[in-house]
Amino acid sequence: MTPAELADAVQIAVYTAVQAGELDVDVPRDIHLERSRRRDHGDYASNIAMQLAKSAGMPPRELAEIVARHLRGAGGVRAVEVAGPGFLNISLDSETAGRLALTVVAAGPAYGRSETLRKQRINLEFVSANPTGPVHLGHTRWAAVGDSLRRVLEAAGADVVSEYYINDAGVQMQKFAASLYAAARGLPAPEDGYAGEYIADVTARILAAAPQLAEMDEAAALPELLERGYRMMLADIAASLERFGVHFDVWFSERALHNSGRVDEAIATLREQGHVFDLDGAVWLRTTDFGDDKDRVLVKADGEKTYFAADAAYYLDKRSRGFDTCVYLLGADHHGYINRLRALAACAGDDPDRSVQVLIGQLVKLMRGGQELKMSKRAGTVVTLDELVDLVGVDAARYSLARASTDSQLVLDVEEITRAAPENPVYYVQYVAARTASLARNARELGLNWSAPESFRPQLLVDDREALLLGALGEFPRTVATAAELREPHRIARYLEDLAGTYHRFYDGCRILPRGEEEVSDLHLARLWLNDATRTVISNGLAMLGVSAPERM
RNA sequence: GCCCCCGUAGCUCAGGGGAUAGAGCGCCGCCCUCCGGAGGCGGAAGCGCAGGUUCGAAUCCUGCCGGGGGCACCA
Repeated sequence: MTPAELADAVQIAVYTAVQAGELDVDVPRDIHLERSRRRDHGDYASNIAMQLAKSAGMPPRELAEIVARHLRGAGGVRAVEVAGPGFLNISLDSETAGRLALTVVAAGPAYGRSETLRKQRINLEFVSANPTGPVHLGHTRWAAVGDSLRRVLEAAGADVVSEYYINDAGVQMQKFAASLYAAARGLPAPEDGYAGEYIADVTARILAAAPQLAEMDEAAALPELLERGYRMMLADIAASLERFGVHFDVWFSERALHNSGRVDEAIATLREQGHVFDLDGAVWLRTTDFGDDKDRVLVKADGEKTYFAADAAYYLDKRSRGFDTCVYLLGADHHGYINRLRALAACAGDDPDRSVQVLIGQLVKLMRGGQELKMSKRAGTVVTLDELVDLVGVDAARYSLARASTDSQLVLDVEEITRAAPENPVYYVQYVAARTASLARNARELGLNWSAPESFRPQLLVDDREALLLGALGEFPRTVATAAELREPHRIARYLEDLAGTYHRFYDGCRILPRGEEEVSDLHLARLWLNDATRTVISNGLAMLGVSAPERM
């Protein structure tokens, strides 16, 4: 029995009580059930009586007793008790509870997936680092979180396109080219140019293919340096991200927006909507009409279009591709963008509450030996995505970045994550994957055959540790749905850690395989089903985080 | 000055108004005659401060204190 089915049963109990004239309340549409935190509070708890008490004009405990009476007859419910201020503590019978293992195994990779975001077309933009350098640790958090979010949204039934916006049109590209030229000439990096070690590297690679560039004068060399450097960086970025398990469906070029005239078109469109005005030789968007602090310039007095103008065109392009919602995952240093992006959508005639969702994540703070490590290309303290993966591997890197809420300003100690790999909670979770796989292997070697559903006797799973494990497995679908709805993939990781602990305690207290000369019993087989169900959930959950579920460790 | 995020155990972090606030790491003490000890059990240890809303607040509201980030005709 799933929590959702039990919630229906509670709802029916309220309904029948109302029909019988024992209660005078509107039957709530959604009944929220939570897992009881303590074993003596049953399997599930409902606070429905406390919530309805006021409108029913009845003390919560009295109301709870009425609902409990009607619920006791429901199929699968073993006991209902009224406790504390009016909680309904519900226990399932073991057969009904145990059947969940069958449900999970039968669903396989589909267990946890749902239709809660069905038909929602979501554009998910993240990372979007400038193509002037490698992906560094500052971007990596968004790579891990964004890609996991994409997987979680898809699991909830949404139609997601992940997208990387390439800022290949601004002055930073000129500075990048100038930095390459300086390196080619053996000169120090220009003021406010790029000075990281990778510049020398990229330059060397370019010169290997086109040595003549070192001999050309600056004006002639720059355009080609820019193009070659840009292509190289973009390829490096894509390769780093793919290696990290992060895939983008669309790589969207800002330059293409300008070249195709879509920026001009966007400005014209916004002008038609009546929110564009001219002042001091510049063209403005009156974003203050929609909650922005100040109006924004689209075209500067010198005729150059601003970055914001390209943003406007980009937004309109996304909307023309039919997305219901454009999600932007941005760092805290961009929080000022929220209002202008929303205002932009409003200026375009959209409802920003529906069409724009900006997720602001706090910046990762890097420590080394108790000292904060400022990310500075000049100081050579940049840690790249590739370096991080070299040090700890994809699984540990992704997991440690994805398990924290993006609201938290995560502190990572470079030496810590480098040195003490086994301390990462990812291994605690992965160990369950390996352990469950190992048990199934051993069972097969012993000649056990538990694959036929008829051989599964769920009513034998009566131990508390089995009940707790079944309960935890039952929470997975709504954990996924909640993570998708709130755009909080870290909930998956936390859930898995909890499940892992619950499984380890089951393993510790409940012998799964027959020992020695012991005969195979139905209980062994039932526990193997539970073992399989756990492996299914652990591996489905890890997949949503882009982390492997190893058969052996 | 204004705006956003945060303040929970020694550390890194969970905790969508619910009953006795959790995990990992670290520390102390236990558990290998049999499924993988990368595990389990026990212990010490915590919601920044002050008000408010509520039957009930770590959670919602206000103020204060502390930390981070942002307030361009830059990209």
